[in-house]
Amino acid sequence: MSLEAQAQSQQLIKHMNGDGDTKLTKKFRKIVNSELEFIVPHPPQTNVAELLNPQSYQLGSDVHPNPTNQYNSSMRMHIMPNCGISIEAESSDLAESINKMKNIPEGVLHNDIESKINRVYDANNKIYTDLTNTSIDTASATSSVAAISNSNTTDINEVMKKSYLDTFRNSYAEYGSLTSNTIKKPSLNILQHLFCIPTSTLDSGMSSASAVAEVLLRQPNTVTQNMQKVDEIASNQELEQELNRNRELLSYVFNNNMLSHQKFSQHPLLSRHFAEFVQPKLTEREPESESVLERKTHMIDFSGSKKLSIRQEDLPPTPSSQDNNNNNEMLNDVESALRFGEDLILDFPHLQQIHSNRGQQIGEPEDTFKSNSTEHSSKRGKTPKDHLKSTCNLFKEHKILLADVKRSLEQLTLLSGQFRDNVSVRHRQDASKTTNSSLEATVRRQLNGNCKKIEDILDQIKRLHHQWNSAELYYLRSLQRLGLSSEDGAGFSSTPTHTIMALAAIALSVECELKPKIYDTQIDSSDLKQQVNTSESEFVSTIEKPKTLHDIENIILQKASTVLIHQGNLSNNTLNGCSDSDNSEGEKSIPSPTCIWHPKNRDTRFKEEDENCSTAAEIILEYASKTNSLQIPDRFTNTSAKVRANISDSIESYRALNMSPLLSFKNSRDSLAVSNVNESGYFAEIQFPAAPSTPPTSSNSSCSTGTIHVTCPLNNNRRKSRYARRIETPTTSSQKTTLLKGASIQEYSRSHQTGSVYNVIDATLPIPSSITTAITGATSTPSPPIVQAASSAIATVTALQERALTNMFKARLSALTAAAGIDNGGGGLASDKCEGEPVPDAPYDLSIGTKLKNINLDSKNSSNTQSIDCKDSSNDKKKPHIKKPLNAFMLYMKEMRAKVVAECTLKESAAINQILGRRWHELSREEQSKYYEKARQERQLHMELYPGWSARDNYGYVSKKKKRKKDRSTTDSGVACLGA
DNA sequence: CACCCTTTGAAGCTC
DNA sequence: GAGCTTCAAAGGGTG
Repeated sequence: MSLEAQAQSQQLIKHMNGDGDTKLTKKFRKIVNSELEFIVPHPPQTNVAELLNPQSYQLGSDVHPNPTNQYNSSMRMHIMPNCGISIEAESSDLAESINKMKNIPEGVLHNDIESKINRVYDANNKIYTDLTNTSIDTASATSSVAAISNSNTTDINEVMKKSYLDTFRNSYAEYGSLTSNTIKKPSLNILQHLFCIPTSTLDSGMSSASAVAEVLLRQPNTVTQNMQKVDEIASNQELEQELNRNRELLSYVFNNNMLSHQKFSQHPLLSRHFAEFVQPKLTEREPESESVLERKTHMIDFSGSKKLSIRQEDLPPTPSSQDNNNNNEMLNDVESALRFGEDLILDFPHLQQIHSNRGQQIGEPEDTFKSNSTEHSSKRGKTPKDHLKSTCNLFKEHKILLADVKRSLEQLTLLSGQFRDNVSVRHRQDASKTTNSSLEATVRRQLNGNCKKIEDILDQIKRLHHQWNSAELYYLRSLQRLGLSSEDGAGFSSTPTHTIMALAAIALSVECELKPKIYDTQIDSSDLKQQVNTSESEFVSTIEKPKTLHDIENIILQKASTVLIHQGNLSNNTLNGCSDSDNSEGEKSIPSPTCIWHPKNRDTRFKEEDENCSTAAEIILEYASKTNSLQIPDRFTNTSAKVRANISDSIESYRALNMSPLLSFKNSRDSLAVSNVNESGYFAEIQFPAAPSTPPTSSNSSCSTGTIHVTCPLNNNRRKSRYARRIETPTTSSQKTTLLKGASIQEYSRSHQTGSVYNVIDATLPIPSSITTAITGATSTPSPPIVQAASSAIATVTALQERALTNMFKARLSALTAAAGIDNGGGGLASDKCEGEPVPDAPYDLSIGTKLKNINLDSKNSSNTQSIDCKDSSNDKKKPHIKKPLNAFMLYMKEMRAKVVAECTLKESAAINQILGRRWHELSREEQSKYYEKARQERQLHMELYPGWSARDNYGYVSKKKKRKKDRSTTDSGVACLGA
């Protein structure tokens, strides 16, 4: 880069920085600030009230306002093994200080922090419990999601409870009980006997040293003697129990707890939050006291009375918009999957209660994470009764909770450091005394260990916070992609879709935090868990350290496939009325089928992209909703008699569909609905009528055949995927794809050569005659062995998996189209819609070919699609024309052309394009970036849809005349470029 | 009927 | 890596 260019670039950067201090910049700065705020510890505070009352955290003063007076600090610190640190106000009177000690742990600190943790913990548990208890549908949905993520042994609660509550309970709380119990007996001050804290010490300059510190620095034999004294004094059983506790405590104090430290530090850092979130029974839960449970039950109050805000009938009727229909259909799928009666499965009023309580309790503690919770706080501040009704608020609540815990831990760190300083000073003061040196070394070691542990916990909390941030991001992105209502709106009301999206987001965020870990081999009694564990172990052996999001996707897919086998069996058991088949084959343990999403099967260029997190989330969503489609009987009851009548006629078709994984890829969404109907037999054995010779409907808005009535009820308004039709790629391109991709693509490509597959499709799906004609041309081709040998289990799993992929594509495409605001009118072709009747089974629109032209079938040549078919059949090796994805400007033109035409009354495209080109340059960077982002998504989607496609494939497609033109205007092109 | 025109951007190709 | 070429959408115009 030349100096001039550098100067220009610097100027540009400066310019960008100058006028670009817009929302984005501010947002970025906000994020940075929040991150800094998180990292940078809070200023030390010494006031007990400040420490114990988060409300006064920000009022904290310096620990050592007067360096020379640090021993006159107004607090006491008790550091116990395993991070147990208690604080009490300084007093010359021991009893008073003990009273304070008694109050501190039980009254404030412990309850405050533990209740916060338990709050979230129980809220999650409650959510899952409700989900599982409400209905089979929801249970299957959630268990699906749960099982997917169950095997990842990350657990926020695990971390919190083990790392935080354990320490406080085992050491600090134990110590608190000791002191409290002691104080209950005025005639006997066990503490005094045990610790023999000289009041003179308190009166003298050693005011900052705590009672425990005194004990720690005392000779063990002294304490033992005191213990014996206490034993002698103890006369009743109650006291005996206390003394036993005391002994334990003392042994706790004096034993070298490095071992426990080690164990603690090796405690799995990764949270298993989501697993416990949805399946608490499968994870360990600490025995909790009745008081705690009672508190939880009071805190958690699921009313479950919230009505669905988005209902089928409430969905905006958009008959002209295929994309919207697609969105709605998918939305309906997810929603219906979670629909239980008229109640929402997940409700947040309990959180609201918690929220308001907490707000009253601690006021405005969100001094940290301000950027994350500013909105939240302001909302709360404005309307104290504002309900915590959105998932985003749940995320924020978690983050705020983590912030609080973090703050407390930072306090402990500071206090620990302060105590260490005190110990050091005391050590110097008592240098002449040699008796305490070893003990002090032990104490210092423990303190260091405590500090390390606190740091570990802080690190965990940071990561957890990051996880929740990620979850929130994924959640919002998923909402956006599915076109769901944002939670920002005033009229927002949570829906089951939001719930499952939140689950998926959390799962994904946890997945993203996966780290290599030694998985314990303990196997739960639950079969599901067992299965998951086995699959997990297998997985771990292959992939040790999933890093990329592609790996995460792979993980999810693998787990999901394994889980779905199991769940398919379960579903068969529960749906005996519907399924008359044996699932012997389905129970076979099979390797998870290859998938084009597998990193190994993907083009190398994909590996550089980290933007696929949403796809993983969508996979989870799909699998979650998938399992719900198994409840066919319920669906039947809701369908019309006509529909029911058609079901029996088409059940064979569905069985056939279910048999072939390759077919299921095309129609996976539907085959899933009958995935539990595992019939032995191959689709090849089923003869279906030839494709109906319906007139070509030219594209996405083509009419549905009569079978649509069958497909619709079975899937509860789910549509047939026309993705199959679009993806129809001939052998030539498949060869290239095979080379590039892998086994999955090979299978996929082979499927396109299998005529029988298309036969099945013809029987069940409305397929344009253009395609079906081409398909029938290959009908005589024998089915590949892989298809015939495919077991029903493989078919099921593959169908499920690929169905998820298909739906994922659809969702993304729909979201893209919706986001791009692409007019879907597509001329008068929308009128081709089925006979005025809304077509629930209408094909899914792909944004890249949404309009009038199919991606694979150029409309320019398709005035009569039969001609295309003839062409295709005549020239088997001719590739279908897969068009290039639109770039940003093309997207802009597409969107703005009509407007310009209306304004200028011009019709000449060249002139319109000139105007659009000028306007494009007049756009701000933000506006342009919007289109760039859309274009990027288009390209990404295009790559996913056509992995082997290259722009080079289209070279020369337009015409050979282009070459002539090129020869003619080799010089002109340069001029044109310059002109541009 | 096939191509041109006209725009910008992405990707591929050539050197 | 720079420069060039092709193609993506659009629809009236042109030969």
